[in-house]
Amino acid sequence: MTDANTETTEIRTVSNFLRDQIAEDVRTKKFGDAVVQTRFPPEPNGYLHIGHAKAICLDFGLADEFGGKTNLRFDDTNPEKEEQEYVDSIQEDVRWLGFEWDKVCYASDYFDQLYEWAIQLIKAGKAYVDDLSADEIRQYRGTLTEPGKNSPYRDRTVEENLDLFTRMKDGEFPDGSRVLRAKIDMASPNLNMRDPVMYRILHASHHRTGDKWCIYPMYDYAHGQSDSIEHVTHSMCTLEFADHQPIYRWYIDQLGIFPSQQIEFDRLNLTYTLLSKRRLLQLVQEKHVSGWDDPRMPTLSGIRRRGFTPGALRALCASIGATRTNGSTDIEMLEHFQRDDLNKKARRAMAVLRPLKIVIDNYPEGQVEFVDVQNNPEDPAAGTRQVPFSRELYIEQDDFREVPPPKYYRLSAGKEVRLRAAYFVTAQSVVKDADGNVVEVHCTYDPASRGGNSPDGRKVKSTMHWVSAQHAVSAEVRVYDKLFSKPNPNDFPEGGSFLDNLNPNSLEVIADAKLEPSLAEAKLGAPYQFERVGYFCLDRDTTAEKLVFNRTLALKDTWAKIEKTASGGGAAR
RNA sequence: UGGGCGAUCGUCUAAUGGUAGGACAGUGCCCUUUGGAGGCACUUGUCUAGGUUCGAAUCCUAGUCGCCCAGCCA
Repeated sequence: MTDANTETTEIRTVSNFLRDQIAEDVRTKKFGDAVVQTRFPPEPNGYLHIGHAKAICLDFGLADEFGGKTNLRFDDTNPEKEEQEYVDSIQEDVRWLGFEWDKVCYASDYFDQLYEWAIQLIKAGKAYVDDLSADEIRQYRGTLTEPGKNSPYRDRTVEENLDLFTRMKDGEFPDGSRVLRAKIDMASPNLNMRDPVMYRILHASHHRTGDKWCIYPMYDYAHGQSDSIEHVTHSMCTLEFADHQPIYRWYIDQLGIFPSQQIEFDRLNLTYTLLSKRRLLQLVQEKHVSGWDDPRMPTLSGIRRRGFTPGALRALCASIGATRTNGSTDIEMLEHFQRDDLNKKARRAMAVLRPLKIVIDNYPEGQVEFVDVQNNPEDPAAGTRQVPFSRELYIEQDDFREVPPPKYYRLSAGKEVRLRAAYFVTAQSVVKDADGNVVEVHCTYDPASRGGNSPDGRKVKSTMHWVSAQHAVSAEVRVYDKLFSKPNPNDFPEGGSFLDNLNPNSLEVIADAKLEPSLAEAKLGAPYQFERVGYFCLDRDTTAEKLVFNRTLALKDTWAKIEKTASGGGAAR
């Protein structure tokens, strides 16, 4: 873990079967004196998302626990989909999460070795060149319930296979005309063992090897051997690869190379969240979001821009652990760890999203005083700041009701409340517009209550945030909600699409929020808590003329819950 | 209907033959210069049916339900 990303958040780690397995292997010296070696093997064909964060935490975290090492390996065996842009973003994301790899590796680093091993397998009579078309191969493969049948080219001589494979490599044949296959068992109940394709012809330029190759190894032929070359002891991957373990082992056994061990765990699923590269890509391409780093996206770049933190992600991953059961983690769990992390670190500030002007009639016109406010009550070391107070202020529209509903503690006609760190004020009268909306509230203040306490000891039910009107800085604030309105975005009726589950209110732009002056100095990447409102961060769209903030997460809102229950909306979920 | 994997509070997850525990969510109370944070309490669970055992979430048998696999993708 890098020092720069060391978090204060205490991470509670749950025991899991992967950790147990590694501990057992270390104890029994399954790999001799070799150190625990893992790898995180993304294909550089897209952006990393929260699901990858789990794999990263497991791959790097577990190796770290056992004093081992982790390689970042790009599984770049399909030149048609892969790009340098993605390898760059993946490295940035892994580092952001707080991990540092031992080595950066590429499956393409091993293309020569893989080729030699293919020759070796051909010579051993374990691989052959097949002239069947893709369609024919599919037909010969059989089905889930019926065995496949042998290709007519299966029994070519070693010499012929060697000749053909060499010429495949030399570019003599067009794409799709031939493949190299492992000779295993066309009747195997495991489809992956029915003579899997090892190499296909692809006259495509590779982002690293350029035009050196026109044949490329398949995942199954490359992955285990890449692990083996790197002496990976524990190769952790998701459950859908369990059926590939026999082929993973077969190549290693036939080649007699370092016996890396594959172990599968469950993929992360989150409610209200889609973690499928294909669909995420569709959201970007069809412009349902602004891009891969749209703050509503579950990509690491998206949630980073949104203001989520590595500490929260790591705490979540530690808490959910790893099992072999497939379920769906409640998004509330992520939000909990996120609030927990931010609560300890975020500097507080006062900001009014939907301003309502209040005028303190008995406060001297033109007077300005500065009140001392704590920067973070959770962390006294964060110190205090001076916030200007004056006769005209903004408060949140939600914080005033002419006629208060039951249990409403905030400002209402005749009611006294505290303005945070400033004074007690009492609402006296309202000014309304032609439509009858309250546009201004006139109050009186108690000059003896400076700092927020009355010498006579009287209490108020509510403390509210505020911003001095003449000192306020304006900002655009982007308020995000869930991208999807269903717990399972893939739950849609026939004929429908996951797009039908898009939440139409996932983004609300507040054009002119009023912030306390100190926020003009907000820094990119720093978390802020707008008191009583939520956690926010500066967005990179900010310019010299305009501040733009993203709402990372709202604060828990007990009043909203009370109100919802009272309005007959029932309990909040 | 072939093969593989799995099933514990609403959700996630511990318990490795010996008191079913934690976290999230929910509810109530306390506290609070954020209706935030914090504290306390409460509620809810071993898929089913048999069996082994002094004792079973754990082992055995049979069922049920769920997920994955028929790319020259990874």
